[in-house]
Amino acid sequence: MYRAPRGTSDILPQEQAYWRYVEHRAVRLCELYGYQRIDTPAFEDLGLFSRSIGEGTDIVEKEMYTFEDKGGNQLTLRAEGTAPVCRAYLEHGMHNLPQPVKLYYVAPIFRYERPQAGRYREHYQFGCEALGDSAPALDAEVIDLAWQFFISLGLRRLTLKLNSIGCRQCRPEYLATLKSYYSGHIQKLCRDCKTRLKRNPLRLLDCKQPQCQAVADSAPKSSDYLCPDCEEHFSRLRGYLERLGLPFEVSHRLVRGLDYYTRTVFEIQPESEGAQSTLGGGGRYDDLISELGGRPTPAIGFATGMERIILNLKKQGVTVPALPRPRVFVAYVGDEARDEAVKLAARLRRVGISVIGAVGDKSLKAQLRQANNLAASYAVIIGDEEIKTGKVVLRDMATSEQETITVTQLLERLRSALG
RNA sequence: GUGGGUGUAGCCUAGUGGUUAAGGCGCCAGGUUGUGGCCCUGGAGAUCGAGGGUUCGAAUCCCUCCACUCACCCCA
Repeated sequence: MYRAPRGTSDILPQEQAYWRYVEHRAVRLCELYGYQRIDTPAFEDLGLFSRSIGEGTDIVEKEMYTFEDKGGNQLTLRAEGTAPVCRAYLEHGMHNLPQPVKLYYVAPIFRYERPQAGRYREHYQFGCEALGDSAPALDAEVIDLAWQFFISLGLRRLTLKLNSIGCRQCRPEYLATLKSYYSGHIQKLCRDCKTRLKRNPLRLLDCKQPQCQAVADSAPKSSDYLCPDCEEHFSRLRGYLERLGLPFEVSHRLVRGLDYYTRTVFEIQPESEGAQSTLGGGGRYDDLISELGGRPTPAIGFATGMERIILNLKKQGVTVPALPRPRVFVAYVGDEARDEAVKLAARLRRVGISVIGAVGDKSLKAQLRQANNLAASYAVIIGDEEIKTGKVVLRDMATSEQETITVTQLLERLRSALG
């Protein structure tokens, strides 16, 4: 028997209400904030991801689904959402549009990782990107959108963490300071941190090992090393967020895993520990578009994992609206009546009444049992007698009351009953 | 990639060396030759994760593999 590949899963009908709920909120909110939807291909050139995410990162080193197609092209399944949007921005000359260009997406992301709660090899991310403006007000808008998104979904007890990790000008000095600080404490570090010191020093700061936390707590802070421009940007952003009433907390130990971030980074976290500790996050990437071959174009974005959101909705007991289902079941008795039932079901659908029609050869009893199991509110029954008189039976499944009426009357009844 | 836990019908569970692997939920059908839910009766559905080994005999013990799951790394 075939099974869904490791780390993938079927989104079954009973799960779809959550998905519809979350995606619908995302779409509504993006429209409210003036973001337009973009859908990019499921795969891109390998280089787009390896160059943007960073050659030294785990995603590029071991987590990408890369393959060669029959034309010899090195292609990679979408490993994250931002780079493809930037590629599309460049490819379609969006710098000629009024800036910033504001785009959003809901799309599957593919990473070859060991699956665990809230982490999958194929998962969906909702993300938005605002390209072409460096104003801190834009940062504030993106963060506000992200925060409102989670709040409007009904999630509670979230924290919004904020930091600035500087730019091309000021970061090198900070990194050097950080490295030399950590070099003095190297014997206290965990094994992972010893390699981080060489490969990705920023990540030293968010190690969860107790012995490393102590070192990280008194480590130099990136916000103390910002150049005047970054300092002003960060301070104005905090001002906006305060004015918007967003409950952010500056965390000097917040860094992000992808190389392209500059200045603003932020994360939204639920209470829970472990793999799903980040519900969503984002930041500025002012150098990414020029690195991809475009003119210098500042930008900021945000992304969140749909599965993690749904996990947290369930954990917090948020109820989501049920998806609409047919409330009318059309049953029949006899071959001739079956043909009439097929016609009647179609006729009801033509006027917008959602129905399930019995098919095959089942007893009326079985048909009604099915109607009951499908939670139909009404059953319409057609039999030989009804065909003779041109009428049908309308049965109210809740009260068991039924009446024999014409099809015209049936339409009226159902229309008023179903609203 | 590292470490732990778990694998018995669609789902939940019993069975820890001995006849045809048991029960519940769900599904199907009958009890009403045109009427659902409750009840009663019956039925279908399991190569006991896979392969190998020990044994007269394995769901049960041993080995290997696989899958699921949780955590780490990393990330949404």
